[in-house]
Amino acid sequence: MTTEQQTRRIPPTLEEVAATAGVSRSTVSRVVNGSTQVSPEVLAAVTAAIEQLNYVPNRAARSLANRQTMAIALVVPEETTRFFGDPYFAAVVHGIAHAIESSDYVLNLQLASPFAPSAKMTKYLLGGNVDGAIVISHHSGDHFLATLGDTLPVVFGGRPLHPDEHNSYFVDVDNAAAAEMGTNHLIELGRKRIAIIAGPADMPAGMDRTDGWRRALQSAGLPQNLIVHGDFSMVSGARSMRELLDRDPELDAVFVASDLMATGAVSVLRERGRSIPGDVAVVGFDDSPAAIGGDIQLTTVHQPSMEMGEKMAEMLLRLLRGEPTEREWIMQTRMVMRESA
Amino acid sequence: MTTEQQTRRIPPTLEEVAATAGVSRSTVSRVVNGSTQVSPEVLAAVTAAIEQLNYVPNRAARSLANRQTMAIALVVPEETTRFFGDPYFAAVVHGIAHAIESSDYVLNLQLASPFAPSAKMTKYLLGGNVDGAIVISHHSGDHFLATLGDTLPVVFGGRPLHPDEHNSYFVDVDNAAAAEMGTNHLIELGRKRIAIIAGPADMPAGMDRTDGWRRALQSAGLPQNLIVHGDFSMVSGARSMRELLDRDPELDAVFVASDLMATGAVSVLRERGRSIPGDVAVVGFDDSPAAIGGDIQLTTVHQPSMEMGEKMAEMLLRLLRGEPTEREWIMQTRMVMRESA
DNA sequence: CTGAAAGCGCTTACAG
DNA sequence: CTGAAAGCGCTTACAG
Repeated sequence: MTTEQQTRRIPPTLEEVAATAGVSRSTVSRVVNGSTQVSPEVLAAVTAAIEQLNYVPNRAARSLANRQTMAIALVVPEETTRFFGDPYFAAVVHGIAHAIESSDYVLNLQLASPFAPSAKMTKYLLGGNVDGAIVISHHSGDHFLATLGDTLPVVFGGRPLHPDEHNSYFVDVDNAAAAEMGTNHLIELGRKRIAIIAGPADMPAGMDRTDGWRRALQSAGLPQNLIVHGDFSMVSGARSMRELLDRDPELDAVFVASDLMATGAVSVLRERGRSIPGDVAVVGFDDSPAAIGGDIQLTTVHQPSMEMGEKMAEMLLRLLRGEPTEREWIMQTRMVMRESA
Repeated sequence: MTTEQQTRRIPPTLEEVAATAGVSRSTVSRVVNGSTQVSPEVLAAVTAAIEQLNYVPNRAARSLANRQTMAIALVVPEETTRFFGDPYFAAVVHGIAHAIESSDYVLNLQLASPFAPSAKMTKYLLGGNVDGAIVISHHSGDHFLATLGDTLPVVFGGRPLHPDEHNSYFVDVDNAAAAEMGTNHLIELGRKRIAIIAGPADMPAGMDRTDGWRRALQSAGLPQNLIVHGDFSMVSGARSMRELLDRDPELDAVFVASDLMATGAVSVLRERGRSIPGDVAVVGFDDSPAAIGGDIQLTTVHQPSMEMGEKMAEMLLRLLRGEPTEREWIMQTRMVMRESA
């Protein structure tokens, strides 16, 4: 019989490092934690010992002693398919992961349903298992997440639904202004029947973009009746476009609250024989890979998704270090002109 | 000045539970860990105390004492955009998260580049920070991940590239047989010029599906010259389709190694005026949401992605518990007939 | 079935 | 600048 034993060598401890460096454990601890209160010679000796033994501090022991877990929860209150299906999230998570990468923290993935926080997650988040949390998108109705910030350092992606309800930290763009800009572009093109495929009505980003669209049309004295809500997915974009076309076959433009939905909308427009932007001009939102993945390159409102993720992580890191941090951080958007409008 | 102090109440300890229940710490520990060696009365008393104090065991202390981290690394050796862009991964991660959810483990997300393991990740994985790892997809060239299983319990999504190199645990489908089945469907349709948009040549799944396509054509005495490699992304599917069409404008079928690539291929086929499946029949692979998201519903080879994720997690959980586990687990595939072939 | 005691590997005042 | 000592909150043989 072959030896199935995994010879998992037991890792060296602080104690051993101290012994081989000929100093006390306190001193090793100091150099490991970058204290300046160490003489150059000792520093060198300890560093050498660490190197030699290939020492890595034990996370659990450290956490127990200093009451920090060095873990951050990445809470995703979205359906898995939506989370993974939207390039917007990819960019945000990329930014978060990138910013965390250069810290000592690790990211604990917490997939959650949009509304019901599981008992396990509640316990986990409140049970001292993480030092902080990043909540990647906002829905109303999730009171637990909304008030999580009272108990734990939390930064949100997107503004809270009720600004007065709690003092959240968050990063966002001015969704209303951005949507107004996108809609104005359509207006400047001379379009008169400008529809919107809006986001979910229970999400601030969804509501605000709708407001921006409305504002632009109002200023221009154009009708604001052509509105259908999607859920940010491609299929909902297609479904919404069909409904819009059925309601007004003569519409000549559509502002879509996400590029992914715009992709779905575009395929329906072509299916129905509309030329883009000739018959119908379309402006998307996000400037995600979805905007350039299809047959027709989308004109869209760019938001710096990856940078937003980075900023979210940076804010949380500052909070965790006790450094002063702005409560909200609003990033710039801009029009990106391509083929569809 | 308002009190900005976060009154973060300090959580109750085992000690306190013991005190209020009137027993020793050992006993509380036993009931917390589900030992049967406890009298009913004591069990009731302790349970009540836990309930009353809202006690949650301290993870760090526990880890330190029993040398388990209760954490599992979810290693994703893919570009972020690809990882998030492919519904296949969404399903796998969903399955993993679901299986882990009912355990006491948490999932540490480790986004990695396909080839270069970062120093931080290496340290993390090897530094005793996790009890095990799930590596979600396989590339050749990544020697570090390939041999990670020698040091840590690891289960892979997809077979290892060099079966002899190490005794990995993995779950997979028979990609070659599955691709052969898909290609045979095209052959039975009477198609004669059957191309393939293959996966990356450095991934077992890519290679095996190509082999299956080849095998089917060989058996049928059909030419195997129409092959182009994509990278499983939609845009690569589109690009590959263009190249294929340029090489043989008369091709009448294409087997595509993933639904996402098939989506890209379909849009190019329509762009070039080909009817589907009239002029060109297409068969995809995965049966992911991508297969039914587009204008034309894809006929495809179904693989049980979510179940594969669940199985991966279950295998790792068994390994961690020291329970006997099969080294490999091959799941069933099947044809799903829809519009495209 | 239950408890006293040692130990897990760190950090952190406190002296010096 | 450095060390001895206590303590973080658990688990786990070992007795009884």
